[in-house]
Amino acid sequence: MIIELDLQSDTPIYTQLMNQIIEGMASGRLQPGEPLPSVRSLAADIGINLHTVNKAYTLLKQEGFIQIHRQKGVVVQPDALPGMTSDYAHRRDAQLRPIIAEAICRGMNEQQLLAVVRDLYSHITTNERKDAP
Amino acid sequence: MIIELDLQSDTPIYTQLMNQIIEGMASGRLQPGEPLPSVRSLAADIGINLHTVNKAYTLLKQEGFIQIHRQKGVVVQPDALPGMTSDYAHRRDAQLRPIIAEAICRGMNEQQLLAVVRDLYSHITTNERKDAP
DNA sequence: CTAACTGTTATATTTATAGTATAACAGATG
DNA sequence: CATCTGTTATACTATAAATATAACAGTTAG
Repeated sequence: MIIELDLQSDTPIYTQLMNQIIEGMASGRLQPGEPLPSVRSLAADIGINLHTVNKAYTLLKQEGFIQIHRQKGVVVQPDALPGMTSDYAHRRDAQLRPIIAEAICRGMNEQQLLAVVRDLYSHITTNERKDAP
Repeated sequence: MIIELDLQSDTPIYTQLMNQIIEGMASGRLQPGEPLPSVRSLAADIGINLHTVNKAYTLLKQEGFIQIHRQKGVVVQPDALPGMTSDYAHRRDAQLRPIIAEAICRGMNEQQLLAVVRDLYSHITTNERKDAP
């Protein structure tokens, strides 16, 4: 699993870490039950602090994306994922709403917006790079 | 224009302000050329500081959503909006990507995700409340 | 002209978050 | 026993967010 971080980004490192792992799970590059590197080794790998990785892992654990065993270390959730809770639906809508509103302001119609979402969906599930042809 | 802020939210006040104004423009509640309240009056109205409003206005101006005249005050962009720049497209995709990835992890298929986007799109353009029936 | 308003700028302070740096603890493993 | 795990605690630095005053320059209504 290759982690790409932008240390100059305004999105926190631990958030970027969470997003990359979640995207890895969505794409299938990270399989259920697959082990993730320890907080220390991953931190050393990408040149950041132990606690930054630990924060990402802890949050992912709280949301049910990973499991943390004292002995085995960290593994991708082998059982069923959290699923569609009401809390999640509200949070998802709150995240999408301002993005859609801006798209409307910039002249995108419904078809164009849906096309973008469709593209991103298949890009993720078919495991393509961001700047794929 | 009614502004609703959540002071306990983790999203900054100036960001919430920007989102509400952009959503107002997308819904048509804010018409092109329509005047917006002055930084001082709006700040007093919603009980926050002058500079917080000014930050939101300045950013909205930089992105072309509003115009600021020394005399007339602040008005909703009367001319054409920014439109589809390459910068915007990349920023939009970067915002959508983690949201879509999480949706996939939680078991949403493409049709379900598109339905959510379609719903939000029409909710915004038809000017409905968040918890509309 | 004066007073009241506009956006703008400058400065200082407080608060919270992000990230780093060490260190130690408890359990598992070879 | 030495080494790895996650976990916790503490302290520090840097940055962003928000507030608090104050002042400046231009506009506008009385």
